[in-house]
Amino acid sequence: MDNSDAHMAPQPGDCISYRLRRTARAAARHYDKALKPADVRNTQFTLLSTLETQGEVTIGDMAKTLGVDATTLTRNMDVMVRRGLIENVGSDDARERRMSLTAAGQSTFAVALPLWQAAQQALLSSLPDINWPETAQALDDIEQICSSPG
Amino acid sequence: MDNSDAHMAPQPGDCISYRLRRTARAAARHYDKALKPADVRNTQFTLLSTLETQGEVTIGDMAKTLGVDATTLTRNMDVMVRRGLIENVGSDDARERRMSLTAAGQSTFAVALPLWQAAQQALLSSLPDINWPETAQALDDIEQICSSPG
DNA sequence: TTCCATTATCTGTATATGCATACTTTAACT
DNA sequence: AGTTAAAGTATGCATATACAGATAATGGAA
Repeated sequence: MDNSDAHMAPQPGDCISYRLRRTARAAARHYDKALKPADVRNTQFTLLSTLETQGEVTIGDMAKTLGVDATTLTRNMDVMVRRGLIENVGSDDARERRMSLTAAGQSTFAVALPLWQAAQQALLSSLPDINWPETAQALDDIEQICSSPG
Repeated sequence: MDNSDAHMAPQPGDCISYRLRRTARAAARHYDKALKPADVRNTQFTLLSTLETQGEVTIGDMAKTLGVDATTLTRNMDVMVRRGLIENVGSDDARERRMSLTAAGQSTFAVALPLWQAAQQALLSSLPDINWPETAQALDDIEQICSSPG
């Protein structure tokens, strides 16, 4: 009875959460290193690129878009606001914060983009062509299952 | 020119780091919910199961094993020590901390294990058979590339 | 219009993560 | 033995993450 035996009890070392976190950490370190000259982290780059694409977005909508808890995004945004890269542009509805890139945020994104592209390309070119698209699909599947009400 | 075009410039939304972190977060939430009755998180379960398997291990060795920075593990271990689940059993070499499960840690692991198994199985049974082993391999590949000296 | 449920966000608390740097002990070299 | 280099952890600092519960503003019902 070895690992190929489907009846084998799952071993903690095979924990899907552990494997994902571990790989995510390694990838984060990789991108953080690449993005260092722009003085942004991979998480922050995601925020900049989302706003670059979407324009004005509320915290709540953005949280849904990014699959992150709104309370997390609240504080991640605070960091960006403090750094002058993102600002609250106001709204009719006084409850919500409509966020947008500042001029400095746009500049920073412009500096970061090619750095990100290089990091992404370096990774993709080292992976077999077929590998990543299929993996990305599997990740979506996993997220879907994990996030289902059950 | 659509997404199937290999010459298309990479889009930030396809960032490998982002996709991995996002899925890892969802998985972490899934396992944390399942492990709640044992009052441990997925990250902590990993520590318990590692020590259950390995016996006494130093912080440094364990950090290498788990692919995490040693300074991170130092503090994650502090939490477990404070909670009485893991202890420093001492060593000839006064520099190192040899860590081991306490009796309480073993009990907690025993409670957590079936909870984890259920969460793991729930996920695996919803994924196509072929899907996870291939994905796990791809994750290993990605980590390998990200962690290579270049 | 007043009351209430809903929506959007924030705060308190706790953990996880890593880089730069400091500290302590050991080992190695002279 | 004395000096120094290396190894193993720890600390300071900053960010990321989420749950529980609090707050504020909106919209609808009576």
